[in-house]
Amino acid sequence: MFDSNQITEVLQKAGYRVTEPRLKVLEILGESKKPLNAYEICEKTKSNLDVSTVYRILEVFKKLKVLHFVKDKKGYILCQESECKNDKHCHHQFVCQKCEETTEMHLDDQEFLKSIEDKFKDVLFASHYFEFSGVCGNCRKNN
Amino acid sequence: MFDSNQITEVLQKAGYRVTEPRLKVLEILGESKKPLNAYEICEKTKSNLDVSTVYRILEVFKKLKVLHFVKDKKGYILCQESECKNDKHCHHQFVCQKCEETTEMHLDDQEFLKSIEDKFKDVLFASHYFEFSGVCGNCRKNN
DNA sequence: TAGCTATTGCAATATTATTGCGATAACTGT
DNA sequence: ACAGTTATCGCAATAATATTGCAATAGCTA
Repeated sequence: MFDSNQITEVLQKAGYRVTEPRLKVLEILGESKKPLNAYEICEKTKSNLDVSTVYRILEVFKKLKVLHFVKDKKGYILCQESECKNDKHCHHQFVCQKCEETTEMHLDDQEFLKSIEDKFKDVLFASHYFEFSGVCGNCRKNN
Repeated sequence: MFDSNQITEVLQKAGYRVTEPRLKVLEILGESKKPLNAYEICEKTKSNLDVSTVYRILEVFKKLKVLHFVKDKKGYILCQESECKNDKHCHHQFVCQKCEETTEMHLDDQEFLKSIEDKFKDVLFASHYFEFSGVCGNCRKNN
């Protein structure tokens, strides 16, 4: 997960400016366990930021791999590793259909990842992305 | 895949009417290898159908499990089995990021499915849905 | 601290999705 | 085959989501 120091470094390294709005968006995303879309982020700033600004910031963050877009929820969530530089790992998400909490699947579990890759080696290319939908442990308990 | 006879049966069984617009939408989806959204379907009817109508038809088809919504493409694709009645199988999609062709993964391969389920037994519940992104065999060849 | 320019806010607009309601067409029973 | 019933459709209005151009502003550089 990125804090403001880390994001500062990432932005500067890539030639982007460190701005209030960008830090604000980061902060908001950092506080959320579920994916947020641009309008939800806006609301949380009490409309201090314009939607267009938020969209543009999200675009930059996506490029810098600070966050991921979760298709299932049409929202953005911070990358849960602060050094997510390659396409192969750390993209995969598990999305709970009840509470919407979204967790990154850390495929340090190489063995499992490899078994998926083997399975689909006909169709999978270098880059691929898995999104798993289900119900998380917490929600199962409180059922 | 559903043809017009099958859809007729499905609709009638569920108490829905068999209408021109519904058959038309089915036909269009049947001709497409990639997911289509409501507006794309409209265009293909040369605007014979209103968007709202298409949305409502898609809603019905979804309920009847005639098609699936592919989040990755924000579009609908026909279920590739004509008897898709349970949640457990036949929902999983492989989406090619180049040509957008989307194939259902028939998890008759119980063993593999089971290995995924085992892996995620803490988080997965009865129902779950996998969407795999990658590049399909054809696109790999022509690269 | 001044100057350069990336970034923001605003306004306009595009795209995607939903809803209410009167008109129409699909089924039902005769 | 036909009339009555009502699900479905088309249209219009509107909501929700996303994008763009441009002038004003704020972040960095020297």
